Amino acid sequence: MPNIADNTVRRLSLYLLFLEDFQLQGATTVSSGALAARGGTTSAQVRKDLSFFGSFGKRGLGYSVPQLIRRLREILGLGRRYRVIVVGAGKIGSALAQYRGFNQRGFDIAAIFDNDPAKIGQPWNGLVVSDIADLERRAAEIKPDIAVIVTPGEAAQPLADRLVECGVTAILNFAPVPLQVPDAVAVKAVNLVLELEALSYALASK
Amino acid sequence: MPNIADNTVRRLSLYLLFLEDFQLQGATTVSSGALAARGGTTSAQVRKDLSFFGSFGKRGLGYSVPQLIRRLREILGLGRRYRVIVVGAGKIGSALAQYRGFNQRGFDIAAIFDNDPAKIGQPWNGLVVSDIADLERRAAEIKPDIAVIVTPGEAAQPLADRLVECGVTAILNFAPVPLQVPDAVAVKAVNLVLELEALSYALASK
DNA sequence: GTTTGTGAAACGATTCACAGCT
DNA sequence: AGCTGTGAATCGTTTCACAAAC
Repeated sequence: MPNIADNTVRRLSLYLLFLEDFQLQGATTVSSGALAARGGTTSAQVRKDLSFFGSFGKRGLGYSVPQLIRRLREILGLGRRYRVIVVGAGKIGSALAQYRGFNQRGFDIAAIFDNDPAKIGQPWNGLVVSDIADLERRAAEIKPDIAVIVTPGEAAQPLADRLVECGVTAILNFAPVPLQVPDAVAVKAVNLVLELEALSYALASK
Repeated sequence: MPNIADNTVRRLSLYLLFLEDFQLQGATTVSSGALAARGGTTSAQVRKDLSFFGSFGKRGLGYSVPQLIRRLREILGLGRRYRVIVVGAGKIGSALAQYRGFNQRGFDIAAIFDNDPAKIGQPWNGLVVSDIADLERRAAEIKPDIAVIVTPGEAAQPLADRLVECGVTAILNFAPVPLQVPDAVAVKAVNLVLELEALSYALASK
C-alpha cells in the first residue's frame, strides 16, 4: 500500500459519511460526480482517492452504495471497536464523551484521568475519574488503543511521553501545543486557537 | 499579497505561539532553526513562510522576538477583538466559552442561540440563551464577525445559509458536515469524526 | 562564522483527458 | 451513452543550496 496522504484519508471519511446519507435516502448506486458534489471536490478526485485501494465501481454505472460503504469501513479500520482513554477531566472531554458519534462509531471511553484531587474519584459520564498517578497501572490493564489529551498546554508533552511509554500508538491532542512523538505513533491535533486565528487572518486579509 | 496557503497560516499561528514562549523564557532573538525545532518543521520552511510577508530577520542573527510577535499579530489580524456568536447551546459551545484561550486571544462571545424552548432564556456562561428565531434581529444589532456552529449535522447547512444572509463572513463549523457557502465566506471545520477515523486508519494500516 | 532571503529543483497532490468497460 | 480507472500534464508546496548581510 502506498503512503496515503492525510487529506486523502479525510476525504475517504467524508465519502463514507455521504454514502450513509445516500443509503438512508434509498440510493443503491452513486457516481463519483454525486459524491464529489456533496463534499466540494471533483469526480476525478473521488475516483483517484478510491483507486489507491482498488477498483470498486462499474463503468457506466457508478458505485454500489452498500458495497462501497463496506469497503470504506474496512479501509478505515472501522470494523472493530477502539478502547479510548481520556486524560484531563475538563469540559472538552465531557463533550466528547456525550457526543453520540463517538460511541456510535466504535470508540469506547474506558477510563478518564486527572491530577486534581477534587476531581479524582468523582463520577464522570458513567465512569469514575482516575488519578493520573495510576496511568501506567491502569493502562496496563486497559490496553487502550487511543488516548485523548485534553489538558493545558504545559501538561501535554510529558503526558504524551508517558502515554507512548505505556504503548499507546494513537493520540488525539486538544492541547494547544504540537506533540513530539516517535514516528510509529499517530497524532491528530485539534487546535482551536489555530482555527480561530485562521479565521482572523481570513477576515484581516480582505 | 499572494494567496497564502491554509497550512502556511496555520504555521504562522504556531510560530506566534512559540515566540510567546520564547519571550516568556527571556529570549530576545530567535533563529528560524529554533522556531522550526519547536513545530516539527524545517528552518527553510519558517523562512519561506515569513518571506511571503516581508523580511523580518537579520542575517547572522535571527529574528527579534518582540518584533516578530508584533508582525505576526498584525499579519494574523490579532490586533483587534472579534464579536462571536455561538449557534447551539450544547457541551462543545460551553467548553469553548470557558476556554481561557478564547477570550484571551480576542474573541468575545456576544450571544448564544438555540431552538430548544427548555434552553431559551436560561443562563449560559454569563449570557442568556437566545431563541434562534431571533437570529436575524439580534445579528443586526450585534454585527458578529464570526459564527460558531455547534449543532447536529442536519441543522448546520440551513443555519449557515441564514448566517451568511446576516452578513457573517467567517464560520467555525463543529457540525460533522461540510458547509456550502459563497467564496467570500471563510469556513474552518473541526470534525471530530474525521480525526478519530484518521486515527483508526493509522491503527488499521500497520 | 552564522543565519537570512530567495531563486531553482524536487516532490507531491490535483486535474485533465481519454481508453475501456457496461 | 454513461461512468470508471488511470497515465500524463499541471499546479502548488516544500526542500535545496547559496549569495548577501551581519
